[in-house]
Amino acid sequence: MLDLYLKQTKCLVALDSIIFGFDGEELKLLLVKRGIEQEKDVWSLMGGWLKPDESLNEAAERILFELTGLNNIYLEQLSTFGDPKRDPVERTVSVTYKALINVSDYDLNISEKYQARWFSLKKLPELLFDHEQIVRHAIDRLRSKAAFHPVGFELLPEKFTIPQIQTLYEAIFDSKFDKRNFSRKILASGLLVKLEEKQRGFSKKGAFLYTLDKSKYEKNTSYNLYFVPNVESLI
Amino acid sequence: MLDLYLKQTKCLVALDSIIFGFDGEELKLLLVKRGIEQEKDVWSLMGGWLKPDESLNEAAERILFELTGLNNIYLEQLSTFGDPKRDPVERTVSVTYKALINVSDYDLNISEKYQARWFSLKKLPELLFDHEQIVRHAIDRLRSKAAFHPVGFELLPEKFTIPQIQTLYEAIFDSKFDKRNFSRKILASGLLVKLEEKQRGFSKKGAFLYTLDKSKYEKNTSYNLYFVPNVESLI
DNA sequence: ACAAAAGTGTTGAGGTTACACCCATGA
DNA sequence: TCATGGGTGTAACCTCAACACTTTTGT
Repeated sequence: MLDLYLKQTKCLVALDSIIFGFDGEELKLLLVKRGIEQEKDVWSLMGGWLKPDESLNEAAERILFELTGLNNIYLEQLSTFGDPKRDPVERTVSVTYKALINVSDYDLNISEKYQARWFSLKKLPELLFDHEQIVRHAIDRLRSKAAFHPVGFELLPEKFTIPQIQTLYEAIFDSKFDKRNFSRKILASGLLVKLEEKQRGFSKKGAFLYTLDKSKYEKNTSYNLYFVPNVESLI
Repeated sequence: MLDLYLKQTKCLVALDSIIFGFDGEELKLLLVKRGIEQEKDVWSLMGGWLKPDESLNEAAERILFELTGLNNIYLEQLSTFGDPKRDPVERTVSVTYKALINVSDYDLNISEKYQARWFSLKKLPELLFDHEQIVRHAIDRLRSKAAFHPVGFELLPEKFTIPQIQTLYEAIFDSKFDKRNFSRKILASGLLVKLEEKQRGFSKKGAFLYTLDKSKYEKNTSYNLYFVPNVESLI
């Protein structure tokens, strides 16, 4: 019976994270140059190998930490890719994760150290292996999630304005929304707490700052209130 | 550089399928007894090992075929589980798939041969490893998909009645829907083609049969028309 | 004739869209 | 004072939810 186990082929298991960031205008992707692709102008997702005593989530977190120094990041498992030819060196199976981070949280020095760079989603460089396919898949997942769930607060600073959220959603869906309808919808979720302060320096009037009501956000109750008009045409 | 690959730990990669079936009344799960669990009263998902030259999807299809004789089954990748202690024999990573089949398509003789059995979702036996968790996860995914997409026609016969679809949806969500609203919604999708025939033998009046308009189904355009009232309370 | 399931329409409420003007401020 | 972005209200429309009676036919 144990033979059944012994005879089977084993694979390397990689964890690759698609790291989305938002700089206030555009959606970005954090890419690195490592090992194999060092020479060529090929970038890859943040990735590494599973170690013997880690769960998949733990490994994804560890790798993210090793490559960026960031901790406590929103990570969500996406699909697993395992085409036998996807990695020409050796058979690997890659479990992918989607991470959302606020660009300003990410220290650029560390980024230098690791040869990491933010790329606009609209101007991605050539990517390693099947990473382009993985990225497309992650964008799809981000969109369908954002359409039905309040998501993406991880991409914003602690305090943010409604125009900022709207810009983020517009970046995610690559389209424009009516600001009156958008703010009504996002406020109706009851997840935002209005602060006294205004954002200064960006616009002349200044926009009110909000924070997320984390306890409500974690309850995660809202479902069919979606945040985007004409969902079906966008997804 | 290649050392980077050689030093890494390798894992067994399993493909496990959660096979949902519908018998006209209840949602069922197809489980087997194999290898390790032969003796005990422990059942497991349909599963097997990845072979060197297969993609994950190919392997999941092959395994399903080997264990059931069924071909051309709807399969969709779900999450990957890789807790280091999930399989006590050896470290394995399990990529899970959701399959939907029509119970009557499944030959019971083969089922005898493989020690496979349909179990009502409400009366599942003890399951191997973390398979219970995997099943719970699959049910969640089936529900959130069914709430927003017309799904589950794979679980019905070629020709089906509207009351049958409704019963299926009621089984998926374990609740009751208003038949007027339900039939209006499902017909509004434009995916159903009404036939001349009626179903006979089940009810006295007989219900009209429908088939799926496959070309429209594959275009898969509908999105925010969801098929279930009060989605948020159900998911 | 009756039991059992199929089929069908309306109304009120609530949500979504489309749309345009005034406000606050820094330069 | 003017340019820039922030903030707000309303009306028409549409969709959803709730609700009950008639039809068909096998027994």
